[in-house]
Amino acid sequence: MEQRKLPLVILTGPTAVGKTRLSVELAKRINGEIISADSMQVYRGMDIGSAKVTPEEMQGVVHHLIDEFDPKEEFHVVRFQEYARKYIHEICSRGKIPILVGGTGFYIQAVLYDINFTENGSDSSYRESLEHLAKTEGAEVLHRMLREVDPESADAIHANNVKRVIRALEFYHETGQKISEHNEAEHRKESPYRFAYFVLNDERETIYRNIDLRVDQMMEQGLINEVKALKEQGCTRDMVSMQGLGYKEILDYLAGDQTLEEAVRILKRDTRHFAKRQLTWFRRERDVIWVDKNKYDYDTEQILRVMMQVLEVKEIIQRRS
RNA sequence: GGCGCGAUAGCCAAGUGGUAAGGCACGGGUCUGCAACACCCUUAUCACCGGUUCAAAUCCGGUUCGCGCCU
Repeated sequence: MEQRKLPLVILTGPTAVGKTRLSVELAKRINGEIISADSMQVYRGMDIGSAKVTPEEMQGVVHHLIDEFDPKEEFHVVRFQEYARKYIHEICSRGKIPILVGGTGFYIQAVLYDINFTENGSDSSYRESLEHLAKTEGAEVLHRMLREVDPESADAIHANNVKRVIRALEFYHETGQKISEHNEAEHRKESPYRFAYFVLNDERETIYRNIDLRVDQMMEQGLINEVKALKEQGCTRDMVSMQGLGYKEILDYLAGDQTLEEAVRILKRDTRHFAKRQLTWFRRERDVIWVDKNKYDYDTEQILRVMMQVLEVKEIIQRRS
């Protein structure tokens, strides 16, 4: 029974730790294909700002969920889950190993534990009315509404977090069930995969330094022109894709709301904040295997060797004779 | 050497007698259809010494440091 589970390798970590390079090396060794778990690299035309893998960097390793959507489309967890699931099956049926690589922890969680996001109709009207209410009556009103139907969620979600309060209300409205109960049940699920969840990490200072460097490189590579092109295509700030780091800041600059210097400063700062939040997320995920680069002397060979050992023990790959 | 101004958390900064606003950074956390999103928590006794007062970051004197001006 246990052996019937499909294998799945996950490689994640904070932004700018070096996931991409390592993932390609790993894929080559275990005959894997990569599924990107990155909420921004899915979009076409967003290459520099999302630090997307280049074709050269791929070194022939097959990548999925890169450049598959238009920036004007709305991509989100549910779609990600759907596609990732499909690719995992395809890859396994080819006798290869799927490797989920990327920094979007929420996406990884959705796939790894096969979380059930109960389908909703297309009635955005309820959500819209709540959004309107929040604007006119204030966030507390919504929170009180939530307290009435789902006090546990009201306790867990801060009133100021309007987005989440609305989702909880919407969930109750659509299913008649409390999202807090639903979440609790989903949380207990066991993964349908035989997996190894690696989190690549490094010293905080080093990560931050790399972020600053990378942003400078992005600017040199022409991030401004990339964003300009997207803007000319009709991309606007309210689109999900344009909320990505590097896009929103440059868009503000192009709109004249900010000097370039300030935009870059904020971009660096917010990217550091993001890395920190990612680490907080991975810290509380269960079953993660931390791979601290500094503890392996930054030696890729050594890191790969350790990862391979884990994969063998977990019987995700065959033991080499 | 003299005169004036200033000295508040890592940074910026409010507060001029009643027991230290706020912002940023750092750190920690939440997250189950927008997640590179959204949101929450967290930091000082006010340069130093002495005095006045029931009470001082706030008033007085001195010291140190910084800035400006003068000789």
